[in-house]
Amino acid sequence: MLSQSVENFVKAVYSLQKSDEWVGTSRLANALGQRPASVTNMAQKLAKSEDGLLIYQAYKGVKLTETGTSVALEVIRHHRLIELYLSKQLGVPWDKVHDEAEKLEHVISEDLEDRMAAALEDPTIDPHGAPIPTKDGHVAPRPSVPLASVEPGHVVEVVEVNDHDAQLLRYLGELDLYPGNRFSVLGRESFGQSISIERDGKPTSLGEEAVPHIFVTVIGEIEKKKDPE
Amino acid sequence: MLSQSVENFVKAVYSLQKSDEWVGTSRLANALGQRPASVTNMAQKLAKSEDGLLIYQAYKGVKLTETGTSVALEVIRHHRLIELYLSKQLGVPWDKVHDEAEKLEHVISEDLEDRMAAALEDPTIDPHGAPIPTKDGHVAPRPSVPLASVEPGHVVEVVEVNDHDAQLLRYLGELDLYPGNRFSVLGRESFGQSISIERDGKPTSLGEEAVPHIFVTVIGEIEKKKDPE
DNA sequence: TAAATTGTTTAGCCAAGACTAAATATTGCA
DNA sequence: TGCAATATTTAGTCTTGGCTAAACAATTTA
Repeated sequence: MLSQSVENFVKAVYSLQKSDEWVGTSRLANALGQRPASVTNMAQKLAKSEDGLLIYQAYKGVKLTETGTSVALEVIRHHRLIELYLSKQLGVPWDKVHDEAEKLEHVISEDLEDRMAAALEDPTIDPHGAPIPTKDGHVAPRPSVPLASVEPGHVVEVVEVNDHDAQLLRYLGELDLYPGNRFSVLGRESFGQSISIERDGKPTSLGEEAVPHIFVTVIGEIEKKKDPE
Repeated sequence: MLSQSVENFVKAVYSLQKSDEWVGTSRLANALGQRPASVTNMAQKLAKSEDGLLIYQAYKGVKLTETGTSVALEVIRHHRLIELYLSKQLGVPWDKVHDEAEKLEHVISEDLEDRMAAALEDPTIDPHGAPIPTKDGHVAPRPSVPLASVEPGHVVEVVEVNDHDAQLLRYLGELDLYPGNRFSVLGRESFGQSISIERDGKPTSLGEEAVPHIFVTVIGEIEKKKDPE
């Protein structure tokens, strides 16, 4: 049985390891809220273990093996299923589900996982728009681009938002910017990353704190319907 | 934040502490699946701590304070709510809910507890017939007697069964001996604690493993309905 | 290309929570 | 009442998983 620390470690490696680069100890330490020395320790321990979850090279960092990857995906599946279950079946607000899932993901049985998935009819995305890995470790890729990269004048649909920051989620919730919803990108503010948008007829300025955590697909150009002056 | 070890410790003390006697380290060790020395350690640590969960006297044992009692009741409320939730909302069989709840009870938030309770419409007993403590720490007493103490010739109703032994629960499930169900006590077997019973017209011998874990109320005398020979 | 900066590892420490073995207290019984 | 049996505590050890401070490697920059 893997400890919660190990599960969290592997999960962190997975989510930092875009492509198949090495993941450095500092980035991991940052993601885990720990000190780099602690990460080095754990990395060395896991690399030496028979579990074969990852490989470690001094001063390079860490890379998941096949085994490690599927462990990570299992934990992430737990996490996202739990988030969705809490949200849909128990009405937990979307800014709270992450923290709750963070604890529950390590203690539910496979059987319980299956039952939750069945109750939700084998869902594929979680409340923040992130894909739920399948039991056999497949992740459906969801095309999206950072909101910051969208040129003004386009209508976009929210694909996914970062689930880590509860305050951000409450803010987005107030603006009704849930995955699946659409809004128009009107323009960039003069300074910083802020963007002015229009959702449901209401124009707003989207704070620069929020922009980097929103991923969208471009639906099309803005159409000027009425007000043809 | 109390650790899981501490929560389990306090819970164990609570459930062994009928009346207000001291609870000895051996009994605790036995209940916790640990060695007596480990229990002494923990008892001394907790007694010295500022949390004030319990008092400890060398060679006597341990006794919960008010605070300790309400912590225990909180954990037990979690446990039993979770058991019932899993059973009713997710169809987890009653011999599995205990182990699952044992892990979940330490990680759910108060908010989640409230939501589960609401979804179940503020239930008062769990799948094994045990009372669910209220949020303010009240336990509705449920009058019952050990099945072993019932004289043959009576109809009884199952009030509560011990939830610790999954095998026992499967056995009782096969016999349909769920809390709320009734059966007749026909007689005692010549040796051991076995009892012959009749449930739903079907006579059975109830193994001596099972008898001490069943608690009932006496409903009345057996009436010979048909077969008046 | 050498020095300064930055990032990583090593070494040693700590707390929690379990264990065993040995010492000590309590209890039960002759 | 005193000794044997039983229960409890003490003392010391181990593992896990974190930390800090100091040493060391790699990278950046003058």
